Amino acid sequence: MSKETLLPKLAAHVLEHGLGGASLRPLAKAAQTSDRMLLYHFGNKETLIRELLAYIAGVYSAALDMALRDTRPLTRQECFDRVLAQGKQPMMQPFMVLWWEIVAGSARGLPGYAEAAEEMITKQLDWLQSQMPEDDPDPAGGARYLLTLLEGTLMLGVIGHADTAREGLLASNMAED
Amino acid sequence: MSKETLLPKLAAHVLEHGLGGASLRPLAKAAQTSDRMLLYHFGNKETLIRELLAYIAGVYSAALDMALRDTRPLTRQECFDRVLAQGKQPMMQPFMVLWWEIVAGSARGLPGYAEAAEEMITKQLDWLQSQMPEDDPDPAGGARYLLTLLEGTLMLGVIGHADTAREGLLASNMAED
DNA sequence: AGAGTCATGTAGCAACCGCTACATATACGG
DNA sequence: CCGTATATGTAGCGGTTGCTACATGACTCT
Repeated sequence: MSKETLLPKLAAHVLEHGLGGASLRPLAKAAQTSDRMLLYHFGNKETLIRELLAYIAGVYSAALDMALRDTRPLTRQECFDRVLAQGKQPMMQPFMVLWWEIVAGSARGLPGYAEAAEEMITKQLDWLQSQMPEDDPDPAGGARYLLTLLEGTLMLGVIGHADTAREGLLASNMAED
Repeated sequence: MSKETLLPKLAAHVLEHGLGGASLRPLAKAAQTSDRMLLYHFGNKETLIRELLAYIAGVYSAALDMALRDTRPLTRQECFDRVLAQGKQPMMQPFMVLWWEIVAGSARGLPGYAEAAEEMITKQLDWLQSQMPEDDPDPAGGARYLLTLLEGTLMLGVIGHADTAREGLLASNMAED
């Protein structure tokens, strides 16, 4: 069994159980191998995690690409609502939970985390920019503004303050209701 | 040595080394005790972490209170800039790094994390609201909006995308330059 | 003074951690 | 057919994990 066949199973395990407590033997069992073989393929745990994070970032990118709509939104607000709804889809939930773990690891300087965060947020920004209204006066700046607002909203949602974010967006005429 | 004298030292250790890898023996050494005594006082590790998070949330609140300015800002932009500058202070850095770990733990449902996140973000919102311009037409909604934008900005900053956030704020006339 | 409660040290347990040494099976090129 | 590279299993090492059993000092109440 090669790296390429291992990585999807490892990613599935990490998406379900998180990165923090991930240790070799459970990872190996999830991938139907042994810790011995994981180290044989990846050398050590650090590079395993590094390659796994890179792989997961790639999967995330692909998922975003698949979610591209054919119709462009007409307003920034509609654009924001769409991408927020996208982030709230059940399919995206494991990515969301893992995302904050990647952010935390990046903040603490864990190896490989910053690179994965960079790739994922860049992809998200590209995707958001491609979803901006066609007649937007400043798609690049607007996408960055919406991304900032979006990530703040997602974070507040994840700690149970979704209401706070919604009220804030309402006050700025950015919410859906 | 009682809980009350232990908690500050435990908090210092966790602020420096993070929550994820925190185990009893290093924690005990940092607090000049033994793992045996930590369990004697707290019962088990889970409630230790829970009480430690509650304590840290309290310390964070106190730090925010100390940072209150006597002069109110004149605009929302000035308000935002102030609180962002506050978050970037070196004194606040360990809290910032720990904050994302708390968010991640909250997202994954770890015990005690959601409560700490709730307390810290509520405090931040209160503080932000108290710092809103006096003549603001909607201080409550505005504070919530600024909080959302602020947290998005801080997150992007922590993963090395501070530029992205700044350009986004520029495009929304919220940046300082 | 004796009894009991609180605080603390010592020692250890079973499980898990990342990782390695060693043997072996299989496959392929000479 | 033989040697060599690749892939895999078994066993184990030294260290860490959360937690517990047991003893013992110190102090307090009667």
